[in-house]
Amino acid sequence: MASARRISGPCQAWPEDSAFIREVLDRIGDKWTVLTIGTLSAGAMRYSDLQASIPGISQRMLTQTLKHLERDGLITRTAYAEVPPRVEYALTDLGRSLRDAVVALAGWAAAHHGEIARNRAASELTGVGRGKAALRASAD
Amino acid sequence: MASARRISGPCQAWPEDSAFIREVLDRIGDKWTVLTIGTLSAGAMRYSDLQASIPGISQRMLTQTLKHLERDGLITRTAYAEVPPRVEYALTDLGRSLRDAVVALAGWAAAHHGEIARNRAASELTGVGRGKAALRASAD
DNA sequence: CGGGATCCTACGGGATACTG
DNA sequence: CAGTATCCCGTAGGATCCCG
Repeated sequence: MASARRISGPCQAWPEDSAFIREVLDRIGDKWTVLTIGTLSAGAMRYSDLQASIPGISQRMLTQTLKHLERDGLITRTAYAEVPPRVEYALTDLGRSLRDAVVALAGWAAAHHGEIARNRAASELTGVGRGKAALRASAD
Repeated sequence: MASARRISGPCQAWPEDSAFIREVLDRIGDKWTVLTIGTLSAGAMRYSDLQASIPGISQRMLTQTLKHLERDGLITRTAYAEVPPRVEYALTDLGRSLRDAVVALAGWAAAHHGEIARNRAASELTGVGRGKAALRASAD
């Protein structure tokens, strides 16, 4: 098992400038951005549909997330001058490319979350990665 | 440019169960985890070396990050019974696989951060994605 | 319907001091 | 050296009310 270190390529080099990583993580690391992109993945949707499709999101966060995504050119916002007003949001090509990247990351998560869960459960028994207070608590 | 929509595959389907995505984002979405993994990418290091190599991290956050990574089996912690004490941290195979996944994401960021920056700058002029207060402020 | 403005709270996370 | 414990503050983000 130790010989199967690398699947593709000799060694994935860590980028010298890790600023790019933080840039994308600052965007998708928050609680709602990824869910919003994923929901829009199905096609253009209006504000109220998004709020209904993303369980637990507040309009404050939905509005903010949509604005950030629009600013970065990941989604488009189209307002129709009707009554009642209608606003539709849709992924741009750039947004779709980010979605694809996130899907790839989700692939890693799906492949390894079982292993991670097992490791975490094992640590729970061993006491690894916990403070002494937690150890004392579990001893009570 | 609009014809180059998809690079590989017909359409990256969004995972039905997006729980995996949140799982990995909850891990790498914070401020320090990715930097820690990237630093350990060079090889095993001790606590003080990590603190020196990750500019701006506090021992509180370094300790916490290391504990979480150890719990999930992404890094190993080896304490040598010496004086002065020495503790070394190293990526596991699982940790390396996560690093590779993050490097892939960084690839996306590197490829598109220019476009994003341009979009954001354009929005700055247009007023897209900003509140009316911000528009008024820029008008002063 | 699609938000904007405001209030309030929980928590991430920095600074500092202490311990084995 | 390698942490732990405590204090403290800024901000993400939920709840609520209001407006075009």
